[in-house]
Amino acid sequence: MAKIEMPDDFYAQTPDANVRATEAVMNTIETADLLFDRIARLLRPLNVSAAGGLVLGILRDRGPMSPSELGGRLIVTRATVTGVVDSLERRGFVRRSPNPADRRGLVVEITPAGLVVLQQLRTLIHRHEKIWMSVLPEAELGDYIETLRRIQDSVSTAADERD
Amino acid sequence: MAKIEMPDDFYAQTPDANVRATEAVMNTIETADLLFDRIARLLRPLNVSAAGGLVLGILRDRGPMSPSELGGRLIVTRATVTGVVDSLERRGFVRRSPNPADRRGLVVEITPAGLVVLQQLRTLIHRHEKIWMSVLPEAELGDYIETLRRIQDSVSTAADERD
DNA sequence: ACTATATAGTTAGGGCCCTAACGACCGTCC
DNA sequence: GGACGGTCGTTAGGGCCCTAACTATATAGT
Repeated sequence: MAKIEMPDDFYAQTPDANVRATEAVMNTIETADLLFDRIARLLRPLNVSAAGGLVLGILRDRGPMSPSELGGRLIVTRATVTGVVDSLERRGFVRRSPNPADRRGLVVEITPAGLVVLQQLRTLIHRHEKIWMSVLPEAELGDYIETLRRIQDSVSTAADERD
Repeated sequence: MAKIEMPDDFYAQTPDANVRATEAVMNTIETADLLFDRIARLLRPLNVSAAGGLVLGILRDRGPMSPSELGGRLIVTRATVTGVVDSLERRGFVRRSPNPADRRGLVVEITPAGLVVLQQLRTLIHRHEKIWMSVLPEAELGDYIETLRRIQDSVSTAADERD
């Protein structure tokens, strides 16, 4: 995810330029990037990456599953899951076993050590999320979440039409 | 930037859990990720990465500058700039020359080929940004941008207090 | 002058993400 | 029971991002 700088004259350079739309897109990416970076820094002392933390959470909440299913939930390719699980396995937070029902497949499950680190991770992140969002009144927070949902729908839909 | 899945019972797992705050953070990252991914796909046929496109834009709008300054504007480390500029230079979109005023430094500038690809890139992206954001009424778009700014301020400030 | 400190750009090493291609295996249809 | 199309996980190769360390050069202070 790239960091952003908005040149003063970024707009009005093309027929379709729209200041507010560009600003919204850029700011969204910029804000997410800031949040993601903070989260990654908070997790570093725990020896987990942000992606690894998500995987641990899914495994704890949904139980053991195949790398493919994990990829589906993370919205990430199977190839990417291979790498993240490799890393978690090296640290002993996760275990891979063959799937008796399908000899092509594997089953990934969280270990006791993984459960411990997951609890620490969630405590830490939830505390900070609360602080970060405390500048927004309850109503505004709700509107914000709703707007994000509408943007997601819009982008997903637009992508379906070939262009 | 990781993709997100929100487990049904992600909340109330820690003393400080706050559903709305978590949801806002997750959704922000998720939305940005979606946008970033679409942009990267749009740019692929042009043979430019999203980061590369940003660099070209900065160089065109602000003129030639050192890799360090470029890093400052992108909010990225010098080491990262080395890689992005390497890639842009391989494609002929950018040129590195020694800085006569400081023998440690370099000056990066955009080439004619870079200008061509930049114009195509902006036309393409601006058209899509407009479409993506067209679901939001003008007032809501303004509120959204304002909320993003407040979150950024909040996160930046919170980070300054040691924790 | 000379040394101590700071800065420029690079490299090395690690993480995450993607696409493409591969071997192994599944299931189905003839 | 064999052939085929689909899926599983992995690897190879490319891109971006970071931190730490290194070389070369600049500059401030003695």
